Amino acid sequence: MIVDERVLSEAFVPSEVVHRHEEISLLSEAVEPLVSGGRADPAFCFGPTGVGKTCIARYTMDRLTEKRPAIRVAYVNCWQAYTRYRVLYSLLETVDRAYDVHRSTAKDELFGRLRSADDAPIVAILDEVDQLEESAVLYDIHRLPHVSVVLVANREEELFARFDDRVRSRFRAGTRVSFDRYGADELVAILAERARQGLEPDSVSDRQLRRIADAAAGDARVAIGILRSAATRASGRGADHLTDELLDAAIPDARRAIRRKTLENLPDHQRILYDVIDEHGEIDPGGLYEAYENRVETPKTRRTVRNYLTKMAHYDLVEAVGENRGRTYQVIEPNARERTH
DNA sequence: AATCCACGGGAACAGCAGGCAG
DNA sequence: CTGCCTGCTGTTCCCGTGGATT
Repeated sequence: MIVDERVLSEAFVPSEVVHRHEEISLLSEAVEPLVSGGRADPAFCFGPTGVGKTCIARYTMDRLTEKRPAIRVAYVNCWQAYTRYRVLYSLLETVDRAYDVHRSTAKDELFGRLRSADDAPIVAILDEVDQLEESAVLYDIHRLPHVSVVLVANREEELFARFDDRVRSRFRAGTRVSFDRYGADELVAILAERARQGLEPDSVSDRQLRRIADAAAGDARVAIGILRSAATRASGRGADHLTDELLDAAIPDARRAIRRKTLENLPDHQRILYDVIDEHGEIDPGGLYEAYENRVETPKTRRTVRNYLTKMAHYDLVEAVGENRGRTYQVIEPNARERTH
C-alpha cells in the first residue's frame, strides 16, 4: 500500500509546495541578489513547529541552485550543532572542505578554511537556531562576504534575546518571513499530495484526510506522522486502504511517538531525571536531586543536574514553575496545545 | 540580620580522539 | 606501534546574586 516511504518522512521536501506561495516568494526575493553574484541580507523564518519553515527554506534554496548551480547550500541543525565548532564543522562538511578536518583542529583553523572556501557563494540554513549556545558564531559567519544565512527559529523575540549585542545589531536588518499554523483545508491539501505520491491510489478517503487534519491542529509534522503511522500499520497487516480503526489508533500515537523518540534519545541521567519528575508530577529541586541520587550508581553533581534541567526545559520536556525558593519542576505533556517553545 | 536555597556564569579539569615523531 | 601533544567536550568547582525563611 505504501509506494514511496520517503514521501511520508519528516525530511521530505516536495517538488511542488502546496500553499506557502507568499512565504516562498518573500524568501526568494531575499536571496535573489545571490543569483547576480551579490550578497543576500540575512533571512529569517519564524513560526511554530510543523508549519513548513524548514521545508520552505530548503525548497527555496533548491530553486535558487537551479538558477545558479554554483551556489552551495549548507543545512545545519542547531540541535546537534550547538557549539561554534560544530556549526563551522558542519558548514565545511557540506561545502566539502572537511576532508582532513578532525576533532583536534583548532576553531580558528576551521574558520580560516571556511573563509578561504570563497570560490562560490554559500547559503547556510541554520535550523532551530535558537538552540545555539554560542551565538557569536553567527557574527563570525556574517563577516564572511561569500556566506549568506537563512535563520530558522520559533519566535523572533526569544531568538534575539539569546543573541549577544554584536550579533543582535548585525541581524537587526534582514527579511522576516513568518509562518502561521495551517488551516484544516491546507493540511488536507498537503496530506492529499503526500498520499498521491506516497501511497497506492484510493488507499485513503478525503473524509479520513480531513479527520487527520483536524487532529493535527495545524501542525503538518503531526499530520504527516499520523498518516505515516496509519499507513504503516495498514500495510503491516496487508490491507490496501486505511480503515477508521487504524486511524483511531494512529491519532493519539503520533504525538506520543514524537515524545517517545525524544525521550529515547536522551542520555541516561536525563532520562532518569525525567522519570522522577514524571512520577512525582511535581517536585521541588531538593527532592528531585535526592530521588535522582538514589536511583543511579554514580550521580552527577547538583550543578550538572541544573545544566541538564535547563537543557530539558529547552526541549520542552520539563518546565520549571515559580522562581527561586518555591520552584518546582514538572513534565510538559506532549499533547499540550499551543506550546511556546 | 543572618541563613538558606536555588540559579547560572565562568574557570579549571579530565577524558578522548586523532596527528605526529621516533 | 608507542607515547606525547593538541584542542574539543562534558563535568565539576567556585562563587555572586537574589528571593525566602528563621
